[in-house]
Amino acid sequence: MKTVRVPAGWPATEEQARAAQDELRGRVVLDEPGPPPGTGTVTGVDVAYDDERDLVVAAAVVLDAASLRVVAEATAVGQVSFPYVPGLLAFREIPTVLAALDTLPCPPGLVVCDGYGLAHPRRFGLASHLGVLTGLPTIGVAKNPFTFAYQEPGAPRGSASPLLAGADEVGRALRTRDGVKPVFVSVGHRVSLDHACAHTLALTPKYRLPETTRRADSLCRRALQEATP
DNA sequence: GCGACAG
DNA sequence: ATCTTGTCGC
Repeated sequence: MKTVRVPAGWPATEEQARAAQDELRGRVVLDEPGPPPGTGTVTGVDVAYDDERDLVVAAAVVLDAASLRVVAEATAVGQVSFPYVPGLLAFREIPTVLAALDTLPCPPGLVVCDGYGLAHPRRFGLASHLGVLTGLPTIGVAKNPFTFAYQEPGAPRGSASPLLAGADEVGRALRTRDGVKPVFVSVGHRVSLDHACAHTLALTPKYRLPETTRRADSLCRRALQEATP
């Protein structure tokens, strides 16, 4: 498994991290529809932590978008590069996630992140950040509404309601299973919100969470065990 | 000013 | 995120 160092000049304080967000935020592209759902390839990324050793393991799992079968996998280990601060999650995960993506033997296609994109206090969550750094189309699918407000969507799978920051729709609460708590979808880079939701539904034929994040989650946990004797 | 707060 | 058994249900 590839080992990663924290990049030189990586933000060390919250102030530096926010300044970096401000600098990168202007490069997000929001006016592209993105790849059509159900075609090409879709990649899930996720990380697991070892608080004892301050390690983080990232996994990237590439699926065929039509069959949802695994096409390729990669992992990477690194030193945790930032403390957990709500709103600054990307600075904790991104160096190792980038390394895992780099290790893939094929192009990732659309990248599905475990967290937010536009639905972020500063409108620049993990998915936005990863998209700008890689140029890849990205979306965020989170398990919790963070600080945002929403109306409960209808009970049937496919029902959705706006995720609101004041009057702005920053994402969508999307029901992926009948009568089960919704997931919270937001745009990252080069994908429309409608397409982001369509992709999320295409990735949830059986479970609440997308197959991409389920596969990436289990892979990074396994890899963490093998990396920590 | 104080809490809440993706993973 | 992570600490954690059994249990209910398809």
